[in-house]
Amino acid sequence: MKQTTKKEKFFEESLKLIHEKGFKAVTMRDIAQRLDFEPANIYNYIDSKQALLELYLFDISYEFHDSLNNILKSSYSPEEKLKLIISTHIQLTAKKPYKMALLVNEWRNLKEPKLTEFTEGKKVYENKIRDVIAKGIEEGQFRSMDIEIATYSFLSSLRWIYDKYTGSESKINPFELEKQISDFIFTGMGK
Amino acid sequence: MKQTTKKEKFFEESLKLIHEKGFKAVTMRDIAQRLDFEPANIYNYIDSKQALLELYLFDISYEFHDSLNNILKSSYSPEEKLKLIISTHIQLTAKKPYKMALLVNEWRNLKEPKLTEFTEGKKVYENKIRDVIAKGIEEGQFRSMDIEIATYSFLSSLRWIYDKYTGSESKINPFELEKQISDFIFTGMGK
DNA sequence: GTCTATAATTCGATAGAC
DNA sequence: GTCTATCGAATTATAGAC
Repeated sequence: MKQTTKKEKFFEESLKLIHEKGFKAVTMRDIAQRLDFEPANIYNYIDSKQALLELYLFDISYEFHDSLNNILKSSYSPEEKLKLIISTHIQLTAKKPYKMALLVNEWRNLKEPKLTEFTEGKKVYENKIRDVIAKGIEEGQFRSMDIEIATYSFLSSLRWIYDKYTGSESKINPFELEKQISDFIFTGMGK
Repeated sequence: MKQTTKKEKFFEESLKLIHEKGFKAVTMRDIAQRLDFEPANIYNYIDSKQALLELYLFDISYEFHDSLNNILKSSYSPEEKLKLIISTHIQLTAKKPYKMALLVNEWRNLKEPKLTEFTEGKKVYENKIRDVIAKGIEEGQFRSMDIEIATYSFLSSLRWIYDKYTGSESKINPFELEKQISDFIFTGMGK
């Protein structure tokens, strides 16, 4: 059986609280209350509120960059690469939905220099996706379209997915979700 | 010529500031500084910081509901209705990008009872879109697919667009954007 | 309407005993 | 590691003179 230490519980519950109320809205007192101890105890686990946010964001951010880089290093075609990106994105989101939610909604609350570090990484990530799409259009695997808008559309199709794995509702099968999203991105809603 | 009163300037600059830094992060001092007067003066124009957020959100929210309802009352087919929704959504976003950004990112900062009022309206809006999609699948205009995921995908394809009209870059032609987004939603990226 | 001054509260973080 | 107590800073909002 998996042991849940008090420290693990702290990071787990803090993450959920930040997702629920937003980073700025959550107070150290909120966190302490949820864990049923005093605010001062929080500083046994983390140096500051900012450090907590940085920890969550750069952890999940690293995983996304890492998995993207592995896909890009392969010899798959652009279309196959995009499908792999969709697949790993959904798998990762299903595994860590709360961190993914923070990645989407809370990165603005980082402070310099971490904020710049993060946004630079974000740009790099998006440009890599953009390059795959551009290559796919060039090679005739995708239809001709505005590359920038295609990139935004592609990314926005994946960005909301955490919502299916936070809430208390029954979680959708990631493989079924992958099929649905993949079909939407490649063939759209029309017949 | 259009007259810009100090009051108009206040609402305009406050809106941009809230978009840039986030509602919780913006202080009354920030707003006063941007407008080059003292924090106390803000209360000549608005009762509280919360009231400011409510004003922006319910203003743009009403416009979206109103235009959606007009489209739904028409005798157009589901596919034509979705195209009109895309069209009016982009037009409205191009006209009021900063309020649209708040609609997407800041509604969580509403307090009860306004928060519930807002989220109920959001649900109603999304369910109406969902019904159009369901009808379109039923009538065979759209391919068979998971209705809930289709609805999320459709909405997420429109949600990021404010980003093209805030920033300082050259604004994209709304009609061109409409064509690109519409093609993505109905035919996807594939050939 | 604009200012100075400040009330009232809240928050992140620390000190220090046990 | 957990507590009590509290500091120091920041914030919304108000009072009241001009």
